[in-house]
Order: sequence, then C-alpha cells, then structure tokens
Amino acid sequence: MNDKTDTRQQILEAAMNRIVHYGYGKTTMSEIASDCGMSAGNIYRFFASKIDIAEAMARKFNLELYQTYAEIAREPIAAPDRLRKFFEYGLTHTFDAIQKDAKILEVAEVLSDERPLFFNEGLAQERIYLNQILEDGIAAGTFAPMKDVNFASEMIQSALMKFRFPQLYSLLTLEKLKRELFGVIDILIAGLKHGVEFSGDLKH
Amino acid sequence: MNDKTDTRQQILEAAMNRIVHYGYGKTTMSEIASDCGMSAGNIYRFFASKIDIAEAMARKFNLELYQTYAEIAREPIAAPDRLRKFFEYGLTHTFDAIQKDAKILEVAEVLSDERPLFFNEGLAQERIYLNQILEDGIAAGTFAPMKDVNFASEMIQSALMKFRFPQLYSLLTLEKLKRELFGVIDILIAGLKHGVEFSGDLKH
DNA sequence: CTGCTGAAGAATTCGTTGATCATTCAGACA
DNA sequence: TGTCTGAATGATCAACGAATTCTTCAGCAG
Repeated sequence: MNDKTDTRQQILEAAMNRIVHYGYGKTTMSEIASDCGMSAGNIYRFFASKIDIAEAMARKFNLELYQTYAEIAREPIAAPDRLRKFFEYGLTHTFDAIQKDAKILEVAEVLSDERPLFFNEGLAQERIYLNQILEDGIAAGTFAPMKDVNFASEMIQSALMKFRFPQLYSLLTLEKLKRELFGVIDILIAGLKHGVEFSGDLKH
Repeated sequence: MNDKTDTRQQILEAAMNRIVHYGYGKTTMSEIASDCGMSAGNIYRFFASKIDIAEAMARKFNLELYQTYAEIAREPIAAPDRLRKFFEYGLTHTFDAIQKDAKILEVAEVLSDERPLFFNEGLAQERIYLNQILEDGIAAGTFAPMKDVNFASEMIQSALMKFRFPQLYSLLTLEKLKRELFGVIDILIAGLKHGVEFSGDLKH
C-alpha cells in the first residue's frame, strides 16, 4: 500500500514540476509519465483523469494553508486580531504563490471550470476555523452573541471573496490589496463586536 | 448639432437591438449601418470604434441605474434602510436585465477586457450616492462618525463586489443572492452604527 | 494473479486557408 | 464646403483536415 502511495506522490510531484513551469494545458500525460519512467496508461491506475491531478495539486496547496489557518485560529490573541491575521495570511500566501508561479492561476481557472464544487470544500474547511474564532470571540465577550455563527462565517467569506484569487480579478499590488482587505475586515469586526441584527432574523 | 445627436442615438439604438439579441461579437458594423440606412464607414463619424458603441450602451444602462440610486439616496427613511434598498435595487435590476437579455453579460466581459477603467467611473458615481447616505446617517446619529466617508464607501463596494454581476461569478438564484447580500450588508451596517476603528488610522 | 505496457479509440487541439470584419480614406455628391 | 460612400487594408474569425492528447483495455511479463 505504501508503494501505491509513493508512486502516486511521485506522479503528483512530477506533474507539479511541469505544470508550475509550463502550465496545465502544455503539460501532457506522456511527459509526466516519462518523467516517472512509466507509461501514460499507468498513471490512470493512480489518478482517474488529468484534472484529478490538478485537483490533487490544489488539495496539497490547501493542506499547507489549512495547517497555518489552524495555528492562527489557536493563537492566544484577541479574536479580531486572529481574524485579521487569518485573512492576511490567506491573501499573502496566495498572492506570493501566484507571483512566483503564474501558471497556478491557470490551474485555478481549469478547476473552477471542470470542478466547480471543489472550491466549496475549501470554503467549508475554512469556515471551521472561522467558526472557532468567532465562538472564541463570543465566549471572551469580544464579539456579541449571534444566532448562527456559521452563517456569519459565510457572510464574512462572501464579503472577502475579492481577495481569494487576488490576481484573477484585479491588478492591484499586494500592498493595496492588504489595505483594502483590512478596510473591509475592520468594518466586519466592528459589526461583530456590537452585534448584528440580521434582517432574516425578523421572519423566523 | 441636434442632427448629429439624433443620428448617434439612432445608431446606438440599432446597435442595442442587435446586440441584446445576437450578442456583441455576432453584430457587425455593416448590419448596424444598414439598419440605419447608411454605410459602415459613416458610423465612424459618430463612434470612434465598435467598442465605443458598447460603452455608450453600458453608459445608458448606468444612467437609468443612477437615476434610481439618486432617488433612493434621497428617500426619507433611515440610512441603513436606504443602504439596503440601494444595493437590493442594484442587484435586482442587473440580475433581471441579464436574465432578460443574456447577451448583456458578453458586453460586460468585452468592456472589462478592453475598457477596464470604465467600471471605475461607475463605482465612483455610485460612491457619490453612498457617501450621501453615510453622511446623512452620521448626521442623524444612526452611524458613528468616521474620518473618511469615501474610504468607507469604497470598502462597502469592495465587500459587495460579488453582487455586481451576479450571473458572472455564481449560479445562485436571485433569492439566494439577496439573502447573501442582506447578510453581508447587515454586518456592515452594524459596524457603521457602532463605529469602525480602521487599523490604518493608527499609523496616521 | 498482479502490475504494467503500448496500441486503439475518442476527444480535443492545432494549423492552415479562405472569408469576414473593423477601420481608414480618397473621392463622389449635393 | 461639408457629408457620405464604397473600395482598400490589415486584423480577426471560421472551417476543417491533420495531429496531438487523453483515456481505455487486451494482453504480456514477472
């Protein structure tokens, strides 16, 4: 079983090396295979399709991200600061990755075309940490109590959507993006501190 | 001079009729011209290029929008409700327009490719009304005073970016979009009511 | 039986060529 | 003289066969 995992890992690594350099479209299954000293057909014993390799690649990227997210969510600082740090890290990490390997953007585009639901997984995972921060903040009295913490997390994600794939929707510098990110977060935090009356709450 | 304006108007109308039906790419200058009983070359005495026709089209669409924005900004209701109404109208109006004539999306895409700065104009115009609502709210004591009203408006726009071309970035129904829009606005409003400490303010 | 290959098939992309289109402008018309 | 046309031009697009690529699988090797 370890053999199988190792080979899978080897394929993934070979694919990533080519993809970040030449792009997803310009990387062929035969090339990946010959980098691994195997036939193209054999890759299909480890990945069901080419797009699954891209997905595995993104999943690996996310895994690193989530690790840091988990750490930030646990840090012994005030909830609002954790929130700021959380999204600042996400923005910076993604921005730098794309800056370094522009071809990552292509992978994101292909994935959002062919695996539109994949990103929802990531959002759901992110929300676990967000919920934790919000609950901590409520427990500490920093944030006002709220009916549906997860809904609040969804709204925070919605408001910060623009900063998810920074270079995809704007050409701003990282500095400007950060300034804007913090501007939005500051309003959101002020709202969370003093309590939100969701219009939806009225018609319960 | 009125002649010239009339002809321009006629060209614009003919173009719009074709574009909303067949799309921007599938509409040719000759077709527009023959609809107006003139040669293709003559159009260039009224529009510098084809993309300028699309821009004029968008400008016309925006003009109607701004008119309603102005009315909402003046309504004698509490500032938070005006804010909700403002963005609800924008979302609904755009959503319905695209629902009715799907080809409008193509115009938006072409414009954001070839006239990326055009949308900034619209945002700036929108901010005039937003600033007005915010200032009214501050004067009425509904919103806490703030250093830079225009910056706050920019941040509100940033947080609500997702709802600007609804069908471009998500496949949600209008109902779900509204629910999400109101969810985000409610947090923003809560923040504005109780005052925002912008991180940027510290290092003044 | 297990793990892999390489050829075959299906789908997609590529490259070329001809046609269409946006744009310009010399000159006709009024 | 001021408007407009229609031909000229270069850029872009569409079509379509060729080539490449993804994917499957019968069968071979260990």
